[in-house]
This record gives sequence, structure tokens and C-alpha cells, in this order.
Amino acid sequence: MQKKIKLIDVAERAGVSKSTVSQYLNGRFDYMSEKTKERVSLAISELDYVPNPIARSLKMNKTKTIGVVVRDITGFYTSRTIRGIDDFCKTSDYNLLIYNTDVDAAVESRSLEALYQLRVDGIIIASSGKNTDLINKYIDKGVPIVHFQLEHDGEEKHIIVSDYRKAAFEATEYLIQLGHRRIGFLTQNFKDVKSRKERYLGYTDALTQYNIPIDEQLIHYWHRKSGFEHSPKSMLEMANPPTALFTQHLAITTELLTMLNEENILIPDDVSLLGFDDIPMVEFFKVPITVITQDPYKIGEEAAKLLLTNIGDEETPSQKIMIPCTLSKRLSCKKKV
Amino acid sequence: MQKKIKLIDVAERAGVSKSTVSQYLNGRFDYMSEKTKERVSLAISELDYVPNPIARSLKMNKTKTIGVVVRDITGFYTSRTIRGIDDFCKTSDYNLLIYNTDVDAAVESRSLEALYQLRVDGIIIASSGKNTDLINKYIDKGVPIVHFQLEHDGEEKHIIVSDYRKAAFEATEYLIQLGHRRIGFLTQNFKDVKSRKERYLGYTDALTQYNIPIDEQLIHYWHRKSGFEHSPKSMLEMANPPTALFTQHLAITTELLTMLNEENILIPDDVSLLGFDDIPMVEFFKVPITVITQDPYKIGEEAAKLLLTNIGDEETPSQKIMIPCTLSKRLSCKKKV
DNA sequence: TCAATTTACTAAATCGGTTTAGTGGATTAA
DNA sequence: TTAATCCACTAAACCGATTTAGTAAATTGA
Repeated sequence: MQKKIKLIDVAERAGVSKSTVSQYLNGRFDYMSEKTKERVSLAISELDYVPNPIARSLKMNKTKTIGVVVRDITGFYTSRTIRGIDDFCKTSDYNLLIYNTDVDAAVESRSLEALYQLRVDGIIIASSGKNTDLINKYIDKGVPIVHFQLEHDGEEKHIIVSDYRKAAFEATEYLIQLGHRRIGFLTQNFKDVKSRKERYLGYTDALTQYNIPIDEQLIHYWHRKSGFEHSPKSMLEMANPPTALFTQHLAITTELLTMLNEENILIPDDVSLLGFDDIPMVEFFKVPITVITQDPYKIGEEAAKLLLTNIGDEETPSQKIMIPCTLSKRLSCKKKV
Repeated sequence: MQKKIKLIDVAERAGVSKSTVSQYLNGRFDYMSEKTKERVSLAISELDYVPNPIARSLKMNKTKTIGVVVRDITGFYTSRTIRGIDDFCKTSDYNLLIYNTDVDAAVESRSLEALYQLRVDGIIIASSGKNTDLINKYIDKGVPIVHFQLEHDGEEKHIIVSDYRKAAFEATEYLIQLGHRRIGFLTQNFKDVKSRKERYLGYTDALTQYNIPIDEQLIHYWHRKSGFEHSPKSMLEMANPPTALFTQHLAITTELLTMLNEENILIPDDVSLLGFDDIPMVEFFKVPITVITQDPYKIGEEAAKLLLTNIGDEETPSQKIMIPCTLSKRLSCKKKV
């Protein structure tokens, strides 16, 4: 196991000082003769020298590493976002350090602390909204932070999200145009999460535009741990029940589908269904579900792009970037007769 | 943005030397008075000191980082493996650096080089088999490497894979017990990939055990870029056609399903189907597919465990660990009448 | 009692780079 | 002609830890 070549070896071989080699490596050719350049360049290639990034990090106080905090790398949306981030970062030789929180605020704060201690140059986070203080603390300390996926109080300085409101509007409008007037809205509690409220606003925007009254009874809540507050079946058994259901999260769609299956309620004959978030291999479903397709890869790319410009320059003005969604029309929504 | 506390600040506050604080941090209490211990401990907590991992890395020549090389983090199997690796690594404060190759051997070799230059303490790779020399070079240089998912020549020193042969045997046996004697085997070329050949051997093992002749005509090849060598339809139109199909990869299953759909060939009525690799939300499929379910999370955990022990000790004897699969029986395989 | 150990620490070197402050010699300006 | 400036480099300090060699005091052994 031969020893690794270091700067001093190159310097000796080229017959110059360490400083000169370092200048060369960092492209500071201000006062360097052609001859010297050539000899250094030759020595580097002859010795197959690559600088030690750790030593460089120590002195420069930059790690060429960015932290990513997500719920779970395993998710369809999340893994694609990360791929987008990574592809963009790799073009500038940045590496990712990924932390999974599993929707646990304590784990999230520990992740942020770990990343800070590891001296990452920046952080991209799908935040729970429960560690705002910590996040602000790190921003104050000079760590650029970009949010994605989840907007909370709207105070996030830099954030990339889907255009939730527009997407929800278009989806609702589509259902309305199919003749539906009673559209169930199945959602997580959205009072503290702007990204969820936006969807609600898109929904009500459409209803209002088409002069359809907003009926609180059509809003049904679902919680990650406890499931549906009221069973979907009960909703369909109410007086004047919804003829279409609009689910705001893949997990809600999944749980709903399971229950409808159990109750032998047919889509789209008994009720139409439209969901947020794409589903892999949905074309092989008994009923391919019509969904709002986000572009997580793009979101990741944009997040990385924004972060890297913030790492470069000092403080750019706060930016919110919205990525459009598309409505993937499939077979789960039927014209109301 | 206040300055970060460093070792010397702690030393000054505790009224001892840097060396003593360092000894304390590294648990070398051989000759340290209780009083000193207490004062150092107090200073550390008062100053909220955390050592700089970069400085430590530089001196120790260890980065507490391991490299992971995969095809694409986005995959169902891959993302779960990574989650398993990560969860295990995080318990020992190791971080992951993930490189996606997209099945490109050149990208793979560049990834390995990058990881080596970054001084990762070890590498976990689902190798293409095309960079054996490079991998061996790094092993020689002392970088522990663990393989998973893909075994090539069987020369891989440390490897975690599913028990492909057993899984394929059991799947084939299941089809045989359902009365099938003509079972199509849809696979990628397996002459250079042991992990694929193992599946073939499991298949032939079962046929042999049940005295069913092996028919070359039932082996159909599929290629990632060019698709099926012969169309699945042609296979079903041959004389004495297969009554069941056994696909060896999720991508093959998907492409096959698409074609059968187009041709209006019904599963399981016209032909039974059994595939390798689990499918998310398969319960909502028109026909939920019976598959061999691997345990990628476990594979990741085991790979990480093996790697970390190899990082600790010098050279452990070569190990091949096989993780059992399970057959998830669903509705795509029918008794042959 | 005095040398040999043991104990409890510290000074200084080191890891592999970057950067600042110089240093001579050549060139230009006055 | 002499000071000022520019050119092409280098020596040494520094980043923040770990580690080796060493030191003074306390303890032990004969």
C-alpha cells in the first residue's frame, strides 16, 4: 500500500516551493512564469497527484459537502428529489450527506446539529416546521439553508415547492368540469402547514369560481398515526354525499383505496378519485388513478442550484420558486351523469 | 456569527494543556487525576465544545465516512438498501457518500476514484463487474469493500446477496405444484453475472427435481437497452407454449406486463406470471402479481455491519452472506387445469 | 537514603494543505 | 543615478485536532 502523493512531493519534483504548487492548483497564475507552470503541471501528472480534500477543508473552512434532511430517502418523491439535488451538486463537486428523520422533530434537530458540526457548506431540508429556531440559528451563523416540499409559516427565506394551489385548482376544476359538485377533500391538518393550506385554497378557489358552496362536511382529516378522523365510508353515507374524492397525499390515497376495496366501493362508478402525487406502475392498477404529478427531480435540481448560488455569494434576497405540476388524467374520474 | 470553540479554548478554561483535553476526549484516562477529568469535563460542557471532525480526520487519516456506489438511488430496492446501510452506519456515527452510476461502467470507475480521493473509510458497492481491477487496487491500498446485490465471478471477498438460487427454486417449485410444466424463464444475459446464473440454477434445480426437461426454447432474453430478444407474444405462440412465466427482474416484469396488456393476454387465465422483486402498491393492481420479495433493508444492514467490522479489524476472512427471500403469493399464478 | 519507577501532566511535532508577509533581482520613473 | 515598482517566487504561520517525547514530582525498592 504505497503512500499517497502529497503537495510537497510535487513541489520537490518540480523544484519549487509548496506555495507555488498551491498557487498553481488554485489557478492563481498572477505572477508565475510559463516555465514554472509547465514544470508543476508535469510533476502533478507524473506523480498522479490529487490534493487531499480534508487538508484543504481544514484550512479553507469549506467542506464541499451539503446536508440534506428528509423524512425518508425511501419515498418515491423524496428519492427523486435527492437524485435531482445530487446530480446538480456533483457537477460542482459537492457531495451530499443525507439524514432521515422519519417525521420525528427530535431526530430532525439532531440531524441539523450533526450537519452543522460536520461543517457542511449548506443544508437542504424538507422541514417539519418544529425546528425553526435551530434553523434560524444556523442561518445566522452563516449556513445557507434551502427548504423544499414543506412550507410552514411562509417565513422560509429560500424555498422550492410545487405550485400546490394551482395544481389543486386545476384538479378541482377538472372534477367540476366532469360534473361533480360535491367533492370530498381528504387532507392532513393544514392549519400549521402552508403547503397544505395552499392545496385547500386551490380547492376553494375552484369551487368559488364555479359558484359551488364550500361545505365543511366535505373536508375530512387524516393523520399519519391515527388514520382517518371519520371513516371514508361514513362520508359516502351522509346525506348528499360527495361524488368525487380529492386526496392530498399519497398515504391518504393508499389508505383510502384499501378501505374502498374492503367495502367493495367501486372507482369510478361509485365515486371518482383524484390524488396528489404520482404512483409507480399505476398503469397496471385495476383502476389507474388520476393524479397530480409533481416534478421532484426538478425540485431537487432547483433547490441545489439555489443553495449553491447562496454558498457562492453572500446573502441573496429571499426566493420562493414554484414548480408547476401536471394533471395525469387516467381512469379514476368519471363524468357525473 | 460567533467563533467556534476549539480545543485550545477548552484547555485554557480548564487550565490544562491541549494534550490533556485531547486525551480526555479520546478516553485515555491512564494517568489522569479525577480533579483534572472533572475540570476538563466542566469546561467542555460550559463551552458547549464539539471537536472539529475535519481536523480529526486529517490527523487520524479516518473520515468516518463510507462510500456507496449504486445504479440509482431512486429504485425501490436500492433506496431501501441504502436506508438499511445508513441506519446501521449512523449508530456508529458514520456518514454515507452516495454515487449513482446509472449502469455506466465509466461513471462507476469515476465514482470509485472520487470516493478514494475523498478518503472514505470503506465502500459498499453494487458493482457492474466491469471495474474489478480498480476495486482490487483499492482493496490492496487498504480500503475495505463490501459488495451487494450483484455477484460476478464469485471472487468478491465480501458480499451480501439474496439467496437467489433458493428463491428461484422455491418459486419454480410453486409453479410446478400448481401444475405447470412449461415455465418460461425471462432473464437478462447471465453468463457473466453469477447472481443471475444462480436464479437460473434454482430454476433448473426445481425442474430437475420434478423430472421436467429443461427446454432452451423457454429461456428468453431481455436487455436493458434493447428490450426482449424475441417478443413475449411469439413465445406464447410457439408449439407447446409456456403456461407460466417467471421474470427475473422488475424491469422485465414491467415491460412484459405492458406487452401482455397491449396484446390483451390475460393473467392468470392465459398465462401465469411470477416475478422477482417486490412491487409497491401491488395490492391495487388489476392482478396483484405473485413475486419473490427480497429484503433490501436487511441486505443494507448486513453490508454495513460487515464493512464496519472490516474497518475495525485488519482483514477478516472473506465472507458471503445470503439473505433469504420470501415468496409473496398473490393472484397472478393459477392452477393449471 | 538514593536510584528507579510511576504518575500526571505538557511542549512540540505532525497531518496536508492555504495564505500572508517577505525577498532578492529586474524594470521603470524621476 | 537612485528610489520606487513590479516580478517570480519562498519561508513560515496557520487551520484544529492527535501523538510522541519529555519533564517534574511523588512513590517505590533495596
